[in-house]
Amino acid sequence: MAGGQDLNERSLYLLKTLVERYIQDGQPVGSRLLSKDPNLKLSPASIRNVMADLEEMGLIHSPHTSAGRVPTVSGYRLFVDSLLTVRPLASAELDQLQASLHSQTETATDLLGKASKLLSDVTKMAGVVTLPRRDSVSLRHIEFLPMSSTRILVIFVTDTEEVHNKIIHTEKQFSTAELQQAANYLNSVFTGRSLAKIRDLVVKDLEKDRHSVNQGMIDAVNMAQLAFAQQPDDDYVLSGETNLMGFSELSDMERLKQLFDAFSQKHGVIHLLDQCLQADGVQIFIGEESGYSVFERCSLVTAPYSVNDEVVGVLGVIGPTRMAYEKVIPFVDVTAKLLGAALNPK
Amino acid sequence: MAGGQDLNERSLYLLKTLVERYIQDGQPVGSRLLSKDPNLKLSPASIRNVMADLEEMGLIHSPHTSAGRVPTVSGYRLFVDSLLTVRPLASAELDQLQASLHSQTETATDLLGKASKLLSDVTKMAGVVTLPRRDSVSLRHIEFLPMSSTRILVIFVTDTEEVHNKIIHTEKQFSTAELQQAANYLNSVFTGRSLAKIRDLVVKDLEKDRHSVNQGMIDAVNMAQLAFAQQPDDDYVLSGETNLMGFSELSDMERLKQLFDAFSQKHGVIHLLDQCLQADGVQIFIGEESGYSVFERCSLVTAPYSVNDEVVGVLGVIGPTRMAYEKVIPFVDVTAKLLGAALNPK
DNA sequence: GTTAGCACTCCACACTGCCGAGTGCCAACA
DNA sequence: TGTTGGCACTCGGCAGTGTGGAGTGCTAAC
Repeated sequence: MAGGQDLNERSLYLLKTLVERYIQDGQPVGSRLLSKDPNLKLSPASIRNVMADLEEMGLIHSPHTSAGRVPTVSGYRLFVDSLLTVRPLASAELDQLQASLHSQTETATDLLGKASKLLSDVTKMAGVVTLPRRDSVSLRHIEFLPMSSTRILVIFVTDTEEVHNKIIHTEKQFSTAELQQAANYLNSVFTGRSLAKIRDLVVKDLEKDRHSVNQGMIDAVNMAQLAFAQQPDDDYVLSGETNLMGFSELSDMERLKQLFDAFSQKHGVIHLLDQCLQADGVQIFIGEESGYSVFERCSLVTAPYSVNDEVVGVLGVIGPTRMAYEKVIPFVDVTAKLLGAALNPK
Repeated sequence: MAGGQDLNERSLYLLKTLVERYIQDGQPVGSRLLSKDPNLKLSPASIRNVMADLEEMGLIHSPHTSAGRVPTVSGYRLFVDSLLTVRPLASAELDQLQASLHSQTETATDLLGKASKLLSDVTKMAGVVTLPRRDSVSLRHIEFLPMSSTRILVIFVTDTEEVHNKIIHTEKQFSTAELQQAANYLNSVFTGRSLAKIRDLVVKDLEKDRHSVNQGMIDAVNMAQLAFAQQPDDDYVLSGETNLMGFSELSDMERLKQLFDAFSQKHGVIHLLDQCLQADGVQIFIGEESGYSVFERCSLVTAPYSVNDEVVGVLGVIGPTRMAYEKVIPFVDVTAKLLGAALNPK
């Protein structure tokens, strides 16, 4: 985006301190206050002139005549993109994070929960972690258990150590031994392959095996098809939503309800987070940029996380637009890396 | 509790209509309004006399001098215990409920979620369902999968068709075959027994087997001990929390935050719900009766649900004290029965 | 025991005046 | 030409005020 170009150093510095100041106290900041900045040796009047320019460019705006100025979304954007001085984590903090995310005792699912909680605890905002994309993870083990005559419980484990289960229905009634055989077959053929790949193979196998002599294999592949049927990735772990209730900018009950509703509906949020899968680092949505009206007064700072060098999910922090980006950004970045590391197969 | 005794029919009827009225409009109800009740042929002045009595007994109370009266907790309690005319569900409604809870395609976990959602959707309040108590359910199948050298993923399925998994650590390193054998042994010995029973047996077996020749069995039992180690039942499925944000009596943000915090902490709520396990039908906590200050302005209507004639969990509805008890009570009752039925092994 | 009447209390709401903060504009200055 | 002080102006927030309505408690009469 242009915008930055037309501005001289001074205006930019002014914008920067204005935004920082506003993030700090949450009050519209006026010319008098800014004139006290030691690096900005200007009278309030001059500052007002600069501010008028900034306002004309849509970077800041006055809630009403006699209030100070507040950054607009574009203002925040410019700030975040070019003005921000991120402060990397102290190594002590980093060690602490690493310690809390690197535990041998836990399943992947627990780990995701922990990461989410960590995000919210540290930032005092809401933390979110999407479950690893099912397509990218690979199969480690599959198992069939008969429940009732034609209902079969499928349990499968991925290389991220997540355990999935679902009930499938079959026309034919299978014995425990037959199911065992089917599982053995699938385990021998598909272990280590990604679920997406398996779906491909299954379709091909069905073509090929149609006239095969081995009915057991056909059955097995049929069951695999049911088990791995495409399912939208529509889940995430959210923590610390309640932290959001403390922010005055979100204190409108109607709005807040809509936001929390969006959290429990999930699909909107997931859609938003999916957009961050491609980004190769921290990605930020400020206010209405997200395109979802419920996030109008929120910002979302995300980073993708990877297992085996492949991006499988996204984590992030949701909070009011007025948040301490300079701390949140490096923190989200690091957390994503640590989570990825913790999830890597040992 | 006494209280009802000292009151004549008329006062009770007056209390009843007052509570009904208040539940309906949420406004303090005054003598004028009550005098219009066709069954209560009294002038406002007389009604005021009766109300003064009721107030003296702590059943109703005036928010301020010139407002009408509002039921107190004791007032609600008397109303719910002796005055309420519950309205049983229409059979059409019942069929509909049955339909939504009786599905073959789902795992138990999905079913609990569905029940919770049902509770919240129908009542427009929050629905909660505790997971079946692990102790009472019995084992259907257990399985060990090696993850890394000494980390083993244990997967076990209960007769409620719930799939549990956890990571255990062992000193010794086991081969896949050894793990398979251990699982086979445990499955043959323990299938169909309750987890509590299994824990008992495991301890005894360890005593007995200490000098056994068969190391494999010892290992198996050891692993079983790790897998079934006592864990507090501390989980439930909550739905429709956001519905609570619409109620004016809960619209204080500070309070609401505390309530939602309690929901995510879980243990307080679980403790409360556990108290309802013994009750042999619908149990109600009104306002501060629960003993938890976060529920000061809430009521909780619960009913235990059973599998195989044994109570394994509790479900209920959380809403403002001012709720339509006459509808909620039978609905919660029926839902508990339907959920129990749906969970019964087929 | 029931009722009408009456004085009283209190909330809700609208209106007022006032203060402080911050602005935009202009004229003077370097 | 850019910077500055001065000044009139605007607006939100707050405290104080007055009014109307709702509902009460009390008392005296039925």
